[in-house]
Amino acid sequence: MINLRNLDDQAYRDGAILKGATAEQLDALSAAEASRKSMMSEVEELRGRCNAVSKEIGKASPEERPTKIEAANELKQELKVKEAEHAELNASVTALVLEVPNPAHPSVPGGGEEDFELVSTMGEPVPAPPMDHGEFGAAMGWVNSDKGADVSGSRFAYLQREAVMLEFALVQWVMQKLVAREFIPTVPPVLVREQMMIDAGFFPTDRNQVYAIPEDDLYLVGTSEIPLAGLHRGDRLDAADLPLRYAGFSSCFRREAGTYGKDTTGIFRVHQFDKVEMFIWSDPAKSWDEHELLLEIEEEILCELQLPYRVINVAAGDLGNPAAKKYDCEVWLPSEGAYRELTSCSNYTDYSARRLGTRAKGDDGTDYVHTLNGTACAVGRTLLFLMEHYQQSDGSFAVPDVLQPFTGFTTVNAP
RNA sequence: GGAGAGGUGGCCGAGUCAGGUCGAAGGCGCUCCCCUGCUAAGGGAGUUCGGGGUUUAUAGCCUCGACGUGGGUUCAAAUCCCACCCUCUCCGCCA
Repeated sequence: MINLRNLDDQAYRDGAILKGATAEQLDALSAAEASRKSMMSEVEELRGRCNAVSKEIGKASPEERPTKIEAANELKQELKVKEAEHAELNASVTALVLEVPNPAHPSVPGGGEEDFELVSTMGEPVPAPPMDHGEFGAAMGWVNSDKGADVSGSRFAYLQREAVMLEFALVQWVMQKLVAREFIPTVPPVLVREQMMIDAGFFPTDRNQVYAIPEDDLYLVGTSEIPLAGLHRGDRLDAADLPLRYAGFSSCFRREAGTYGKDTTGIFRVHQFDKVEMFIWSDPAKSWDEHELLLEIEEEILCELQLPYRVINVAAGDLGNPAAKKYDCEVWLPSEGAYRELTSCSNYTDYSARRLGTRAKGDDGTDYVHTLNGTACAVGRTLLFLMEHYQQSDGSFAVPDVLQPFTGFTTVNAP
């Protein structure tokens, strides 16, 4: 949710328009807000009179009460009419304001999906190994998609054998890294209420991507970002405690509606996967530093895994409503001969915090905090990239150096 | 799953049966001042949050709202009614 007071600020408007808002839309909202406020004053003035009259009734003698109550009743009818008008104006402002995206940061390129800015490239693209990740995963007995489909449907898989040990190694390695950077390790609930989905900004827009448990009015989260956002919903934090950094590990569930036929190989796109997610509550003045920190961590992980990647600054038109800026880290996928997204990090500025009601009190008063999130490690997808980059010519697998202390083995022979 | 108790300011806790003088007694904590060689003790004052208006101001002033949340009744709700959420106790079940 944007701050309505910023609507007259030209830079703010430009940023919103870059994200796809129209000038007419912003003007309409501005006008709606103005009439809402003036109606609110009228309602409050009237309500004040009602309050005063009621107080007098309390002090009045029994004889004079009936006439006073009569007068109060008239005022009340008048108030009811105004209140209804006010509620209507309120609703229209709310509807309009939810449609307005968080303005893009000045450093974000305009345009759509193809108009990203290439920030950096690390390592070199390499030729495809003998087997793509799908074939390799099946050959090693690491990924069993057939039985996954039998048991749960398409886009479900069993992960087995060394792949499981590699998953735990990745999680452990990444978690230790984050703890060293003062992230609080967290295993959050993965079932949340509808209100949490709304407050985190996933409902109503992404409703069809979410699994529902109607019997209990609960929803399976597609990312631990959601329950992590709930950790300080409605809180008034102490500014001195910021930044608050959390590292959430959870399974993630996504319906992947509308992706039939896309990414059908292996476990690139599945309904259930595990992920370590970073989430930061930041001082508004420092959130851009925190955003760079998230990118730095993501790059460090990719570097140490020795995966060739590039970082892109996602164009404004390709950003979701809440993000003011987003970096994607795309790793070279040899079998496809293309860079594919593995991790990303976004700065939501105060857009999400306003809806969550999370403020921080400091020397300069109380203000909404900024929230940021980023992928530390999407486990299944990371494994998939490792399967291609660490696959040896003889069909064996070499464990990345940094994971060896956690796996207890250094190579896995071909079966 | 069954039965019961309860949710009031930073914390504790009155008020709810008998609606009005209750944004809320009292206490603790905290802040400032006074007093006392130091410390302890004592005396005094202050101390919730949010929206809107005014304003250079996040000061002050005016005003509206908030006693778990949302509705309702009423001239008037912490107090009465309804729904929901949460916490606790006992029984049952359980990794």
